[in-house]
Amino acid sequence: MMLSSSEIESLDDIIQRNKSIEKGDKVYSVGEKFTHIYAIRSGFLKSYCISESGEEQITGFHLAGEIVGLEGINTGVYLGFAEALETSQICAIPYEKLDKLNSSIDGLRQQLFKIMSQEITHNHELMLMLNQKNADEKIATFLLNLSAREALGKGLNLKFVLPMTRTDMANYLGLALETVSRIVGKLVKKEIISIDHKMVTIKQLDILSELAGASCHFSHPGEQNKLA
Amino acid sequence: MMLSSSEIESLDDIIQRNKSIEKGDKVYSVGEKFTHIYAIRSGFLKSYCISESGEEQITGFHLAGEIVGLEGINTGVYLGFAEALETSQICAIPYEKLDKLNSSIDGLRQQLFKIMSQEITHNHELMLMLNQKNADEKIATFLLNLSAREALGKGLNLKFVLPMTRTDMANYLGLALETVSRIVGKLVKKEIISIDHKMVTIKQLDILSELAGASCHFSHPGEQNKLA
DNA sequence: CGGGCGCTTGAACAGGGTCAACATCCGTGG
DNA sequence: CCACGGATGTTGACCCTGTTCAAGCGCCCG
Repeated sequence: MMLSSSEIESLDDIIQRNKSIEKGDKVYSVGEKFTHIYAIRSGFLKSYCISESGEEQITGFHLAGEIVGLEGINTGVYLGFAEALETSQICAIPYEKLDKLNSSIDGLRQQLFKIMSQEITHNHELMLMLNQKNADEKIATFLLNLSAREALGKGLNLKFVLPMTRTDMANYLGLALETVSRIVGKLVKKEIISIDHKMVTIKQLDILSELAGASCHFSHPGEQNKLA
Repeated sequence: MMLSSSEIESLDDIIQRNKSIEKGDKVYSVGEKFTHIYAIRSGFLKSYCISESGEEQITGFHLAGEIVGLEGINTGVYLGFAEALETSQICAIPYEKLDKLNSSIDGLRQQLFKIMSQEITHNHELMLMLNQKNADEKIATFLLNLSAREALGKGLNLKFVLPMTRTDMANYLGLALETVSRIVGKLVKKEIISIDHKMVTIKQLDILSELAGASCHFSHPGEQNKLA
């Protein structure tokens, strides 16, 4: 699923390459006019929204190769925040131009449809996790998922970075932060994983996979949808 | 957000109008080659997937005006099932042709992007609900959401149909079916709603809204995205 | 140095799950 | 027309998982 070189040239004309943002910086905020979608070149972002009662709900963690901002297409307004968890490089892609370009670049449009479809699928897997898994399974699933994504489709990284706080993990997984802390502690104590600062090492993949249990997923690994 | 009449004519050429399906019939099944997306003209569907351990996870309920099957775009294979909860009329739209048509019909393409974006947003709201709401809030939110959707963007229906079983509701909301039954019973006993067979009447909207509590939602009501 | 944030750990509590029994509805066939 | 069986829904009692509350530790950075 590659773009032709002429397609890439057209892309070059419109995207704003490698804008750098620091930890804590926001890519966009809720209520802002929707203008761009953003491809992550390197680093780590979280996206979240704020409920009426002021609580934060993390809707996703995003790393290199992924796209954020798609939820703004519908209303023309960003419906949440995207914020860097560490220094990151992002590409700003003006949706207006992308939309015009779309007609001429079939590959690009198809790619964008695939990315959105992929996000919908991912959300379905998330529902399964939030609804049917207990705390241990959630944590195990989360770690394996992160490991696979940091490996960029090349299987699993047995050693990878956990850039978010326990609070963020808890919020995303629908658990109390104490629960996350306890379970991660338990996994370390059982030597299923080990943690050094933000580095996680999976020491017993089989057991962790066992713990993760059921998943809906049916996606073809290896084939990652990217946009730039 | 209307299509021009020429656009509609082009659509007429490719869609298969008003195919009728009965309760329990499947529109598509997991693993089948992705060929069409489906617009619901009337009736009620549920979509769901099956986890490795064989458990069903309902990923959405869909009624007139909504689209199902989008999650197949990414892999070229349907990743779940869509099944009628009652006799329904659906339009089958061949994605292949729609994709070609896309180039010539800007409005249509934009519409499709909006619909997918809307679905992503909806999933984010769902996460908030599953993660942060307790059982009472989930039920209240679910009822209000259904009421609004059956009213097709014209505010709320105070009287509407609840076509799915308690088991389906429970599965979708991540609760035990006994819990759903208890809470619905409680709402009836407190005369906040009343139920006659499958008909629900909201008798005290203010209290039900209060119960539903926080939501992320930021969507413009009134403006519903449709495709046919 | 000190204060805040992130993280861990313990103890008590409760929301909702599980198990079990029973009621109700409905289609089917005798 | 009624009797049966299966699916659906209700209700009660008990108990477990994960939350809540509370205290304390380590670390970074001003």
